[in-house]
Amino acid sequence: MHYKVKEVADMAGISVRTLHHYDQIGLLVPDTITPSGYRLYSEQNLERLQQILFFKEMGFRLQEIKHILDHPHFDRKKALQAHREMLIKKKERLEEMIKTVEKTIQSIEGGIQMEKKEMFKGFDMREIEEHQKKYAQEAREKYGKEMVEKVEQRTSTYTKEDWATIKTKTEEIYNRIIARMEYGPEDAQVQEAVAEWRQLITDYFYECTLDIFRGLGDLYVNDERFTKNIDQFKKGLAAFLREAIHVYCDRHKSE
Amino acid sequence: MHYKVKEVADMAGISVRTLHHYDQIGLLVPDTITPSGYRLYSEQNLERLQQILFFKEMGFRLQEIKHILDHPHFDRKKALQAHREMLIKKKERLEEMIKTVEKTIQSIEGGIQMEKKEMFKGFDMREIEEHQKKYAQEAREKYGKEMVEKVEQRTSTYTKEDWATIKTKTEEIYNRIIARMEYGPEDAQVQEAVAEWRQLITDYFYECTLDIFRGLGDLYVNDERFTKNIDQFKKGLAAFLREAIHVYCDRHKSE
DNA sequence: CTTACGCTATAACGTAACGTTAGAGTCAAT
DNA sequence: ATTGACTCTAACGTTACGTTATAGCGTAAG
Repeated sequence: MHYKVKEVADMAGISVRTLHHYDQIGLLVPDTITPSGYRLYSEQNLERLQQILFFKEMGFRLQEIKHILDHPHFDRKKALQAHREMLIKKKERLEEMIKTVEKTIQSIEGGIQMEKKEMFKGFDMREIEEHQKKYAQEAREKYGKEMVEKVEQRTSTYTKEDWATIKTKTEEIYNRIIARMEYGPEDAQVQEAVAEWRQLITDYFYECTLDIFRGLGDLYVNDERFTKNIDQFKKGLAAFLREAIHVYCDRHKSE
Repeated sequence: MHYKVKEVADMAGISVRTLHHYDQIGLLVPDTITPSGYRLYSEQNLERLQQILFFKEMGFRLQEIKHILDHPHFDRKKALQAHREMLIKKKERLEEMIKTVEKTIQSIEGGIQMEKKEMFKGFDMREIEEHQKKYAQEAREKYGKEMVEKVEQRTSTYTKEDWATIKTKTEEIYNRIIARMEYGPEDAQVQEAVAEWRQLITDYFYECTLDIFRGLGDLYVNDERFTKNIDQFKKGLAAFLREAIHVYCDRHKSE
């Protein structure tokens, strides 16, 4: 009895292409080829295929399998023992990788906690989160609580590096504003920086609508923790920021 | 400060080609390119390379690494967790492979023992080994003990299939001889079969010199275990074989 | 200034084991 | 004769580079 490619493929649970491939590399050459070029596989072919699939399952490469099957003299036991060593080494490597990944995950988790505390030195971005939470009590009716959850979900995954990036970017924006304070809150470069500030909040925390943004500006003056932090950079910056944000929001009212 | 490819490669312990590749796929694009096309890497580039190598060590693919590094928003923790799952599955798969390979090794070892016993039904090839051992006591002085050890070392790794092959081939040769017994031991086809028989012994057991071969022929008649076994195929075959082997050995004396 | 040596560049094939089209022929039933 | 299921070969795509091959660049020594 002879079988055609698809029959064999279905029996063995492999693809036709695989059989073509095995034929190509001489690993499993069909018993017969019809005049029209069809491959016909014999029972013996099927047995050999069994063997092939076994060794493949064991992780041998096709060339190795070919060698093992084509040379009955070949020492299968030694081949299997050597293969076993390889598998064990691979396993050990994987185990180390797993350990390191787990450590990294932990350090990310720990890092976030640490960072949130360390951040108090200098500028603390967490307060924006706080504002968000406070504001959220009012905003909850407007936007639903999904937004609040989104912020927490989002920031909870940030790494040390993320926080550092945020800090750096923020400081850069602040410095640009400070450099233009003398030109007043309407100054084009100040307004540009304000726009970037809003974008940064949107990028890293929550969609900073005009309403929210304006509220944040007020907070800089009304909440002394904010005022203190911001005025560290430059006396009067908090108040200036509030004005600049108001200008910005007035100009973008139509949004 | 900027570094050229080889400098970076040596620092990081990777190849220049690797850096070219990372540039090609946009994973690590050098900070500067000189007018003559030289790649110049900045400190920032080096930092990114560190990250790349870390994730690579962890088994991430380059495209994944690119995604992780290019999108700070990307949830590294989740990526690591998902990756961890993958690694664990891979590890488990490897563990199963190792188990199966070990079982297979054991079954080969066991199979040889079983086979040696099962072989008593029908024709027992082990007796050739025995002969070899007996003969070895005399031959030891001639050839040293390495030969004896070789036989044992060789046959100890044979699988069930190997023994079955040997059995089949032997029986085929015997049958061809039986078919020509009426033409006497000098018959060309008989002599051809005898030559193949000697070759088979050489292939599967030990280098069957003329001296040994002649001794083996005598054994077929002198040792009743052999006589019994061989005469199972056909009455008088053992004696006929002895004659045929003697003819063969006389004809090949010059070797 | 020229030569030489070491470094750098691009281009392109090779690797493992098939997956995936694409275009064309085959077989058996209607 | 047509259709639908199946088959064929050919060739590119995938992953992360290694490995030539050919040619230009840069700097120190003669």
